[in-house]
Amino acid sequence: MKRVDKAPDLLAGLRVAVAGGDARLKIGDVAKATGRTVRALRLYEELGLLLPAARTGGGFRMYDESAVTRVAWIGKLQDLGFTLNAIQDLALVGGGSEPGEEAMARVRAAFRDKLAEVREQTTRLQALEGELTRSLQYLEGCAGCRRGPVHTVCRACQEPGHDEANTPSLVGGIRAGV
Amino acid sequence: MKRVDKAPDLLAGLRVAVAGGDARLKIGDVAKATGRTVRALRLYEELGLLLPAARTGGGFRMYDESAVTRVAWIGKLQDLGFTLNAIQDLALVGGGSEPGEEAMARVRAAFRDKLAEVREQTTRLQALEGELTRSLQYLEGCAGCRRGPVHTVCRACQEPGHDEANTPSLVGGIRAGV
DNA sequence: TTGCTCCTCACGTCACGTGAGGTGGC
DNA sequence: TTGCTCCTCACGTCACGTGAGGTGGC
Repeated sequence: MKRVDKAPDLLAGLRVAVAGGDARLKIGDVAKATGRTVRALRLYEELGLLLPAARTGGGFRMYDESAVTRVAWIGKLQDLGFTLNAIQDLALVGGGSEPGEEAMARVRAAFRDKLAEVREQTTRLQALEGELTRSLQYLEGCAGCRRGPVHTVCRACQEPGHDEANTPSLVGGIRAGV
Repeated sequence: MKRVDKAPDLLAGLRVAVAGGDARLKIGDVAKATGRTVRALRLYEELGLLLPAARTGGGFRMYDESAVTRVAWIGKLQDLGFTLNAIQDLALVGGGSEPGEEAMARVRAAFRDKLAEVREQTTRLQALEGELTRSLQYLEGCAGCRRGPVHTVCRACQEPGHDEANTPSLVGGIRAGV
């Protein structure tokens, strides 16, 4: 990771960190900038994921702008399905004396596994999206059920095309098992 | 929901429930058939989502096959992002004296909102999938970092194309903030 | 009788949410 | 001084996991 003068916004925090930082953000500022709660940021600190650059005499946490980059990074990994503990492992990659090759191999393995999971999840979500769409279409036809409560009216449903064989499982399941 | 003689496998449990059921599955059988743990099934019962058809004299829960359908339904809704409490609301749709039209309107609204959320989530996941792919490509180029620990070696990275401006944020974030 | 499954508490985990009671900083 | 934000406990929530200690069923 070579140092250069130009860098995209997402990495702006890095140069600040390297340069020492000025630490003028309070925890509420970071919360607002990242969409997290103050509580969440304090949890990240407890887990060693986000350290304030300094504390005031009164104990107030003071952050520099790299904190915003860091939290965004944490958020992306969370969206990918990494737990905070797993993120700890990734964050510690540069810390020890482990050879760079092995450290990077660990990161690669974690990313590769996650990529496969994400692809599976996307496939499953798209299938479920289809089921949702079909269920909504089916439910449009239920508009005539205004004669009484579901448990009597639905059992006597006369709607064309609404026999059990055509009921989407997201709708039909409402009746199964209880 | 008209009753017919032919029905797809997913709805087979419905007919069993309507016919009275024979309740010959123990909780471990249902767990195996659905991929859930016994603990999870007992939790669903506590929440009123999955009631055993009967109990043996010794207190063993006995289920009929509709339980498998029910659990699959719960699972799909969970995959869509519904909480168990939200699923309770959907499951109770047929229970009260609420007019069918209003009950179905509630289900439609819940499904419509969820459909929008699922589409957003798919979009976000696909963007993150792209970032993961780019990060993996970048990390392929780190194979030469075998001379020492990351915190010294990576700072002096000479790999062509590995300046900060080209570092994917999933990789670069490892260094920001701590 | 052995072995496996089941039973009911009940505490642990994960990523926070939500007060309680008090203090810092402009 | 007022009002807002911050501080540290510490318990609550959600969807289970994980024993502890005991019993049912083939």
